[in-house]
Amino acid sequence: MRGRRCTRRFFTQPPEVLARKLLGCVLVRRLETGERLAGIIVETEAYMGVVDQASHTFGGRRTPRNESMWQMPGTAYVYFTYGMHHCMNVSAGPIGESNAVLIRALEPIENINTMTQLRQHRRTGQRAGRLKMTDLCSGPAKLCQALAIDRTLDGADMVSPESPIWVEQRKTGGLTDGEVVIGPRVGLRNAGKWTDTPLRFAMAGCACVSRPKL
DNA sequence: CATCAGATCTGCT
DNA sequence: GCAGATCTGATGG
Repeated sequence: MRGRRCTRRFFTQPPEVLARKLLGCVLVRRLETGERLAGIIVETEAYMGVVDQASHTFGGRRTPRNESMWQMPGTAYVYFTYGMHHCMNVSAGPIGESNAVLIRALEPIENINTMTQLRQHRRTGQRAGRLKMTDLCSGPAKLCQALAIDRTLDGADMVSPESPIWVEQRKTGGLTDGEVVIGPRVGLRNAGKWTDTPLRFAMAGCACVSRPKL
């Protein structure tokens, strides 16, 4: 069942609202072969722009890397980190601010075999053949491997029909409050009061959520 | 299961 | 130089 592509209006919401509403939506990636890769968004984090010490744009920093965060809501912000990994965000509202939502985990639903291959070809050793479904997209860099997301997708306008990556809303609607768990964001240090501010959102009880589990 | 080193890019000091 | 929105395989309990 195919959903409806999320609109500019949808993305033009404050990051903590968008992060919550993205849970249950589907991230879709169209490869050049035409193949669709997709997963249900089960974990997100909100980044609150220039005032947020954990944001790449804290204090108004504007660099070639983080330029996409300043663009229209719905713009993909893909950055490279730790010398190895890509992470994917969506620019959030309001227009003109550098707010964003980090996609942290997916539950794979389409063409899982291809996603497994994309993950495996970077792995070595005995565990390479034992990639479980719950390990495919259970982290921001993992899902970028599985969906072949890299800096070439940075700046993509996900509202555009031309975009090779986008988000769909399912007809079944969003999650109820009881299905959502909230906690502090992952991997932050020295971010002052923002270190513990609860801006991480996840689908309760979902095995595909990254560590530490909420 | 918990902890840790290593991978080695980007932006700031 | 160094820390960082991370992941992996190895090691020890």
